[in-house]
Amino acid sequence: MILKKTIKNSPESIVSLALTSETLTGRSGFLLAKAAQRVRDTYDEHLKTLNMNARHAGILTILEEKGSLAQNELGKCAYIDRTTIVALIDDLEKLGLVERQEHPTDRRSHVIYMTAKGKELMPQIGKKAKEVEKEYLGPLTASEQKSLIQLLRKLVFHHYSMPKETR
Amino acid sequence: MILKKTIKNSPESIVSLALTSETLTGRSGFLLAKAAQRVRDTYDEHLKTLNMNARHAGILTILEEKGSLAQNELGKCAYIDRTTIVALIDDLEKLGLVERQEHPTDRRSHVIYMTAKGKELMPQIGKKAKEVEKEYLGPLTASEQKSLIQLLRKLVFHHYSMPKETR
DNA sequence: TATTGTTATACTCTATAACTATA
DNA sequence: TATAGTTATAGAGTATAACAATA
Repeated sequence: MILKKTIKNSPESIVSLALTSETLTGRSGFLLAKAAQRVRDTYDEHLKTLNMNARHAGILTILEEKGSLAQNELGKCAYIDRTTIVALIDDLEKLGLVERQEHPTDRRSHVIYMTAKGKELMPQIGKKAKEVEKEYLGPLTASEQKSLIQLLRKLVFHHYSMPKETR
Repeated sequence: MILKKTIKNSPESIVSLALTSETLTGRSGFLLAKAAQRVRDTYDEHLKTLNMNARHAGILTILEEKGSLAQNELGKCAYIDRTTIVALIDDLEKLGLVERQEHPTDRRSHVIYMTAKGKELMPQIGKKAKEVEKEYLGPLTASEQKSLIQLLRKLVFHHYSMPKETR
């Protein structure tokens, strides 16, 4: 990536450059923050018509894949804190897409299961996710897309596999 | 990546699986969100001793690379909204690392320049950034790290090169 | 003692609306 | 009319502390 630089010689040392920092755009911290922000926007935009956001869709996707799960297991699957997931399940319950059930053996725990309405909606959610992925990853070739996913998976699995204290 | 699945046959259809969703971890939306969250935590942790966070360090890095910039140019460089960057510059000014100056030709504009104290601090910030990048990208080989950065750059450049309306 | 779900609370990051002063 | 900086404000996402119920 070659960036055009037009340096104006100014006594005030104000220079006019391409509005991009080579250093910053070489750091994963900056790139991941900006990439995540934009892909989330895209997800939210596409899911707005279903009255949900990317995290709601993610929870439903886990339930579809794994079947009913305890609320804490669902949180671990989504890498979402137990205090954070409460409101998300609340939202999905209000939409009539999931319901909390008593856990058969642990009375502290809630089992989250998908309602018929939720199951009916899954094809639409899957379709939206596919659209977003296609749109967002569009600038990359198919092979590059695959590479990116694999590299990110490797990173995420590694950093979420250890307890917070030893990170 | 092969995940071990231990499916318990339970009449309540509660299954015990590896707490990872194949579907979700195949989507850039999920992976980028989680990767960004963790790398930001790592940056913040390392920069805490300098009383700043990842975004402050990013702004200083841009100033070091490009010299003094108008506040709006700085925001564009960092992909940060003009209403958001105000407080960040305030913070850096309070730390005595940058100062707002009058723009020589446009009286609406502020030029942000680094103070001597700020310039002195840059080696430390650069060192911290290198440490974080090394630590965070550690699970990847050198070649993989390079690939990831290149792929993310391509994505970010593409998605931030067009105006918001046509995204 | 530890864990599950919950609430209250707070902090970070972001952006819209509206204002002022300029251009 | 448009732009630069600013403030007020609000929203999304996250997590800590503390509690009740239960293991």
